[in-house]
This record gives sequence, C-alpha cells and structure tokens, in this order.
Amino acid sequence: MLRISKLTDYATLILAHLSDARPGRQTAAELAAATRLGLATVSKVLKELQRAHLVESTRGVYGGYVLARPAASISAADIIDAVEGPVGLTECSTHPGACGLEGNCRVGRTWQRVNVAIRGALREVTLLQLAGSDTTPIAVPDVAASLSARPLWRARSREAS
Amino acid sequence: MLRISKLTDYATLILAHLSDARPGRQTAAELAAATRLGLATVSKVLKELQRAHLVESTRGVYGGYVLARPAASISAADIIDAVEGPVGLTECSTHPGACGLEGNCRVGRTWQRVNVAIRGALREVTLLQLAGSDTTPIAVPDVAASLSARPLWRARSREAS
DNA sequence: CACTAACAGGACTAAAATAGTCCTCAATAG
DNA sequence: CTATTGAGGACTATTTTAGTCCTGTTAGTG
Repeated sequence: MLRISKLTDYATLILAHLSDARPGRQTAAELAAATRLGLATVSKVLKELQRAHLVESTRGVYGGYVLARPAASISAADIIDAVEGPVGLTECSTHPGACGLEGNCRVGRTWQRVNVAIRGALREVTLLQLAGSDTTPIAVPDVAASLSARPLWRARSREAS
Repeated sequence: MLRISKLTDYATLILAHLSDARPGRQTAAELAAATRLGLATVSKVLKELQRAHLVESTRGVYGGYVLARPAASISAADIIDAVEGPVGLTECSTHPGACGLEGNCRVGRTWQRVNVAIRGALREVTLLQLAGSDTTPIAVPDVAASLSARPLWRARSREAS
C-alpha cells in the first residue's frame, strides 16, 4: 500500500549522492556509477529533477549536475512531486468532476483530508534526513485536526455504472 | 503520488454502506446497487474484506454481509491492508534482501521510517470518520520522533546493476 | 430432497501505469 | 569544429491494477 515508485526512490538516492558536498558538478555517468543504476534511467530521472528545479545542470565538457538548493530545503514531497507529479490519494483530487457519485459519496472527502495530512508530513521530511545526515526532530501536521475540519474536496471518480 | 487503489476506495465505500446500521445483512447485489459499482467488482472486494475479517458473511437465501466489528474500530490501515496487502512505501520493506545495494544505500531506512509514521496515522483514522459520521479529533504519531530514532530497516531493491 | 439464493475461490482478460531504452538535437569547453 | 555532456521526447516492455466469468459450496424453503 501507499508505495512510492521506483523512480522516486532512485531520485532520492541520486539526490543523496548529489548532496554529498563534492567539489564540482557530477555527471549523469558518475551518478549512475555511484548508485549502480543504468545510465539511461539515471539520465531520465535527472532530467525530471531538473525540470522541477531540484537540480541545476550545465552541458558541455565540464558539465553535470548540482543541487539547486541546500539538501535541508528539499523535502520528500518535492521529490515525489518532481518524479510522480502532483497526484492525490484518490483520483478525484487530480480530476475533480469525473465522478458520477459525487453527491452520493461520503468517503472521498475524508480520504482527501488524510491525503493532505500525509503530504504535510512529507513536506517536513528533508533530503538531509533521507540522506541520513540529519536526525533533527520535526513538527508534523495533525491528521486529527484536519479530520475534524470542514470538507474541502469532492468524491473521487469510479468505474462506469 | 501515494495513491490508494480504486479497489481500496471501493472497499471504503462498501464498508461505509455496511456501517449504516441497517436491520440485517446486506447482499453483494444490494451493496452494488447502493454504491453503483459493478456486482462482480463489489463481490470481489467483499471477498477480500471477508478474508481480512473486516466483514462476516453468511451464504444461502438470507445470506449477506455485516461488519465484523464496529466501524469505530476499523481503521484506514486495516482497509488498505485488506485490499492491497501489506506493502510498504518501498519494495525492500516487503521483500528484504532483494537489494544489491543494501550496504550502499542510506535512503531506504528513512523512507521506511516515513512509511511507518504514515501507517501510524492511517491506523488512527477510523471507518466511522471515513464514512463521515464522526469527526472526533484523533492523536497521530509524530514523524519527527520516528525520524530521530535508530534505523530499523534496510535499503530497498532496485534494478539489476 | 430438490431447488434457489447467496457467498467462495480462483482463473482469466483487459487496461493502465511504470520502468527502461534509444534517438536526435542543443550547448559548452578546448 | 569536435568531443562531451545534457534536453526532449518517442517508443517498448513489464508489471500492476481492474474487471469478468466460471465452477463449487452453503443455507434456507417447499
């Protein structure tokens, strides 16, 4: 349940390697070697991270990648969003209106609130922590609070009736 | 990211309908009608819920399903586990030892701790809340605390090197 | 003791999401 | 102007998820 994709995991590994303050930039090939992943895959992930502005790239002979910001200010949610896109726990959070049961469904709203609470938690987890270089405790949003608040979302889409 | 499957969502809907304290048992056909899902699909989900002991079934003419326990003591984690199985945020949590990089990987451990924190949160969310009949605030484990604790898991598996 | 209504189990198919590869183009340093 | 490295995107393969269907079992009813 609630599994992150392999690519997200790869991304975390790659970012962790980038966060080791090496001298200059690291090339995709170096990162592939360091992580023991395929070059093509590492390249793909790096491109996605670049688009999401989590890393900066330079082309050409001395090119390569560096983190765009300090590891402490990159969150788990950032990484997941970069690689998997901003999808929600249920479908209706990303495609509202596609569900024929919206009036009927009491469930979607709460799942969405759970979702938001989880995302909040993921926003508090930093790359520094994921990379294992920091264990500072962090505050986390309270699912309780969100669950007693008013509904904000609608039901998710489901199979045709 | 972190999406629950459609079947889990269906399961929640179905359980929510079962938690409406109707007189007797409800048949798969009735639940299918109530949820507007296909009978075959509803049946499949109910069978999984039965195997997980979240509902009890009776066969025969006046057969059907009832909740096995009060809605307040069925958690979101229970539902997810029943339908999707006890998988983790990363692969290595369910298939330890499959990863060639275990010594090398600093990342898996923290993902696993994040995972456990999230599961803790999901355990606090009850079917009552998901069904919308209860909005009592609930306490939730602190990701912070878990993240500053000692590592307990190993790195996840990844593509062949 | 059939007969019918309902669940159980599992095989199978279809569809969608994920993972991985490859090709062509663009930039940069020497 | 050439070698190196990233950018973008198309494409394929694999895996997971969703949905259907068939065959068997249990429990009431006349």
